[in-house]
Amino acid sequence: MTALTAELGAIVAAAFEAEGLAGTFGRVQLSDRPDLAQFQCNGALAAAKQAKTNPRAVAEKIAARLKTQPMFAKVEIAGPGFINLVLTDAALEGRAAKIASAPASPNGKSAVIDFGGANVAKPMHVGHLRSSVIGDSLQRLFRANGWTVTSDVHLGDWGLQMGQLISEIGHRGIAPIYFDENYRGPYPKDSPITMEDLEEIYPAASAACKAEPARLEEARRATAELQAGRPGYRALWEHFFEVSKVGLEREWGSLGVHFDLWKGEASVDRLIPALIAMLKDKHIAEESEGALIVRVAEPGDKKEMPPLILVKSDGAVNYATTDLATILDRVAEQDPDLILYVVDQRQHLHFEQVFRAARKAGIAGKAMLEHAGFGTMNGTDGKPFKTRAGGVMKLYDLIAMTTAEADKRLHEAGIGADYPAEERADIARKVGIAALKFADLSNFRLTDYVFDLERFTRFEGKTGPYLQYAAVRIQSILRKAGDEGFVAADPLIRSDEERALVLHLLVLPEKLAAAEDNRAPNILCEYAFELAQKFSRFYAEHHILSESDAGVRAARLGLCALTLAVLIKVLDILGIEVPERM
RNA sequence: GACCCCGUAGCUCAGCUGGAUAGAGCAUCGGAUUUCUAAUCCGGCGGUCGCAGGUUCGAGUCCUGCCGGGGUCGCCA
Repeated sequence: MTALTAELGAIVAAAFEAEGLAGTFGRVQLSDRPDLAQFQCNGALAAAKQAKTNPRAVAEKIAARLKTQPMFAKVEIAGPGFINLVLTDAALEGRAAKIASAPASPNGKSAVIDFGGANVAKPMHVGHLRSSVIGDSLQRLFRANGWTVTSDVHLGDWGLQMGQLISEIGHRGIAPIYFDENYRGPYPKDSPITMEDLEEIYPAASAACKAEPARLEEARRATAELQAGRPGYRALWEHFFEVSKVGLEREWGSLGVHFDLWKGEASVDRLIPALIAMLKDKHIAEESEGALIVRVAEPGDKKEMPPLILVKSDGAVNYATTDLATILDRVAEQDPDLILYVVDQRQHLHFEQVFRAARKAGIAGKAMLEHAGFGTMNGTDGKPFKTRAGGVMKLYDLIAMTTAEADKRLHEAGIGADYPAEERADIARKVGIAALKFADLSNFRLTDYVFDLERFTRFEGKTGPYLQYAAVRIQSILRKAGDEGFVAADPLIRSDEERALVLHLLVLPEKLAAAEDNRAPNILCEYAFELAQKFSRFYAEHHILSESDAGVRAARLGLCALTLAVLIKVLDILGIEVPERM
């Protein structure tokens, strides 16, 4: 489905060219003044500026040519030289029917999207919510727009926290066999520690390292030994990974987030020696203060650019190194056009360093490297979201809390009182997740936002539940229409409400493109909300099932079906499910 | 100290590569219902776009400086 503005833009561009002006002036956009027009072209102003003539005169010439096109109901010049365009209802109707049925045709481009970023052995917390929700939405969006996407969870499983865990377990004497240097294996198949153990051990280990420098030193040594391949530590690490994965899959599963690859820092470990050798050979890497570094500062830099630390003075690598190796891995495996990192904005400098090093080393292939950062989720006090006790809230608890709130709302509204308990629970879950995701996605990525459960779960206003409700109502109408044996036909425009709704439906491709260009799902949130509003307006003004004229009824049913299809498509890109009924 | 992000209505936030009268939700005030799910719809109220300069025919948007909030700055991720 080509965007309508692109179709119009081509026509207007031809008009400019016919006047001996550059076609690029013909760009058409949605009107800023919906009361005056549907679309507009501002090119006459720019063209006149360049040609040093009167913008209105240029606009007049273009408009005269456009008026010969039968698709325009109105071509007007306004203000200093805006060309306002209104399409005929027939032109709108003719394009409407096709909008939802258009499948994504492959665009020949591929992307690796790196998000999730949970750590092995640490429970997911609210900080992982944004990466998961935004990243998942972007992978759905890119796929919907024809990209070949490979999503990778990129687990944090190779850094200091692994050494901290190992040394803590060593201290506790839980599994001595893994620490026996004379033991030659094999190691037990079953993990000596459970997920619950890990949730307790990691904070303890982390605290110990903070309190005692000697413990930190020990953890560093264990990290370096793990990375050097000490068998007992590797075996222990395998257990950490497997045990953690079960828990992480469960949590992402409840959010409806899936990854194509469950790789992590450790999975590129094998590539690191060659990477380092290559960087040394090319004299990109150099020794400094006992560490091996890559200088990434460039002459024009406005800010200080610290070097990237490839190998720490204790011999261990850190995540800059694994990130570089991961680029190598992705180029070898997927050779993508784009690698997109959906990671907290606070890591922006890190990515800049990695990207520069990758460019210097020439390892990124044809891939554009891009960091799509995001801001933090704050509490109502404006500070990073915490539990009442002041601790970090686990994602699991956050989801449980949201689901419970959704359930409460449903109960208060008397919804589903007569539904089976199982269905009610399913609705509460979907509504809770929708509330959470929509709230997160409807803010622009980079801005921080305030978590307000009460507000997010409301059915009124710009919320996930409102959108679900709108979709459910349409489903209800279509179900009843089916019961009555009514059939749908292509939509017709017979009123302002219908015209506004059809026009909005037609604008979907523009919004999908804009959301992709800006890596900004909030554009789709806005679109979906406006769609639901425009539908509600239409719905309030027109009867559908009780309409006696079968033709009108069929056209309105068609408009309902089309709206539903688009709404569901957009909600799906946002990762929001619509219940059958609610 | 340097750099990055943010500062728009009472509150929470949009505003795409500068364009016509700065938008939405909530709150508030008023109206619509023998509902195809009113969990809805319609209307009113509400803003010196942090401040001061600059570029431009035109600036919330671009540039400079300042103020305020958050963040980052060589061996954590």
